[in-house]
Amino acid sequence: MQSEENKLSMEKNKKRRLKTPAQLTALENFYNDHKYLTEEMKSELAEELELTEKQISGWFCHRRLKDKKLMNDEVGANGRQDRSSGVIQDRGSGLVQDSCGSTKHGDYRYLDPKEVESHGLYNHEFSAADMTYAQRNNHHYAENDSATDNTSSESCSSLQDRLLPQGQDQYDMEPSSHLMPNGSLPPLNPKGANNMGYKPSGYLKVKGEIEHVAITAVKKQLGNHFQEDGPLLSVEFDTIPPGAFEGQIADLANEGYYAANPALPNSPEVSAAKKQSSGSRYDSYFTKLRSQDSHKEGSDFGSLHGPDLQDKKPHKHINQRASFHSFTNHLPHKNSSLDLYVDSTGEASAYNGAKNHRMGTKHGFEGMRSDSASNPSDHYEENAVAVKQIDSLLHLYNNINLKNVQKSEYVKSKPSNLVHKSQIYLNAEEKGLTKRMAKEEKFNGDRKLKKQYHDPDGIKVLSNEKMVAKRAKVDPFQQYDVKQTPVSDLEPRKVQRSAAEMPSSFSEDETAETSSSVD
DNA sequence: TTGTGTTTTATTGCCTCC
DNA sequence: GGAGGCAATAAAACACAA
Repeated sequence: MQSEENKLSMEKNKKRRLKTPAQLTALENFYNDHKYLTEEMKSELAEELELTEKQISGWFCHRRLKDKKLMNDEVGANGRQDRSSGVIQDRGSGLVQDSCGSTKHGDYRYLDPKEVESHGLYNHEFSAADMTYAQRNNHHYAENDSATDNTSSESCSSLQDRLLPQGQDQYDMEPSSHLMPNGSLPPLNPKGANNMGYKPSGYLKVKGEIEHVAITAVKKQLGNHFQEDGPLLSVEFDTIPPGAFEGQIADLANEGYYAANPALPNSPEVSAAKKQSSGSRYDSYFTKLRSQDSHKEGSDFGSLHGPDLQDKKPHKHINQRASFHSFTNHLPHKNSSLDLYVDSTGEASAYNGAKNHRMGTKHGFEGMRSDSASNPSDHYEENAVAVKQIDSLLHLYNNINLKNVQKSEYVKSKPSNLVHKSQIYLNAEEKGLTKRMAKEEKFNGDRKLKKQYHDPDGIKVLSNEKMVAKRAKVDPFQQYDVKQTPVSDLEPRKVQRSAAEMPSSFSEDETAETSSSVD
């Protein structure tokens, strides 16, 4: 009833209406895992969010455009300086650079530009860093490649089991076989996806090929250090003296692709990977990260890498990765739906690292503050309700995921890039992040101070609670009356971008996932 | 307070695929 | 031809500096 009324009123009111924070959060999180909606998803989302399907479609459409636009911006801003590992770049991009520097579709003529673009490769954007991460998580990727766009490692495991023999990673099985005799990478050939008896069609086919090449490229660059049947990057290195790479780190702060740059064999990323590669260290690393968390932004990295950068680059790296897991977690011992709101900075945000950085600052805190000042109780109600709404949406989301897994037709027919694309975007935006850091610095400092003030013990609390805490600072005597309110009744966002764009910390999902892969 | 720039939302047209 | 997606555009909402 109310939903219908809302929709009617919305249609009557031609004036554009801003989505509520809860709606945006739900949309963002859903978008993180599903760039493209099925009819079912759309209708359910529309119902849950009390929006029209048209609005849902439109939002996702624009969201994709936004991603793409950000992508283009970051690529343009970073120029081609990060393309030192050209083979990877060009392979990944699907574009081949000829001797004159012009680009053309070479061996990738099989690729549908549209599909390539939707992978975030349209603008030559397939960084080594992306691929490094892809390689680290190729198990995860394989799931997506082989089964569904459902990013849940749990929900798609059955499909994966069916499609991949004994949980083997199709790309890890014979990585060297992907290399040409001269060590170069073979051209993309969709037909190559047949090796495992599983032949993804259309989108998934292309996707698999791209990742396939990407992963292979990284493995190639890792050379002998990569162990096919062992933990990722399972190489024992000599202990690196403290501060040995601080100089490099400083330089690399402005580079997003160094991870797989052969010119930097001792790059901090590699050393970090080394640490992460061995199970115990890796586990302890992220266990530490988890426990000390999410609130002490970057502080834990200080002991690992160096003072300032850890606060930014590595942490952002981690944060961004984690975000799209926030809605994909189906393991009971892992993140709850409420964890969706928890992030390392105290702001709620989604996948958009670079932009979120700004948004989280502006909207997440200051917007919140001003909002609180104006109407604190409303704000609390809004967020309290938002938590419930998100929780509710989580169920919706899980249901949809489950349905998707069960719907093999959907898997076959529906193109989806999902995590892969998210990953690409995340890393691309991450690169741009460094450019904005200076501008954001003062905000961050301010924010951190305030955070510490409100959360001195680093106790994991909902950002909503933090919102309350922040507001409480403004109005410490306010009593809150939490009432259940329909999403559509929520006050239009004042912190519209905050909840949807959390620079999250490493998700437990990923941690566990990686750990399990090590095991 | 106001002007300006940015972001978000809505609309429309075109294209591709089935 | 319909559905879905992308791109361009306009306009509202918002943020921010002067």
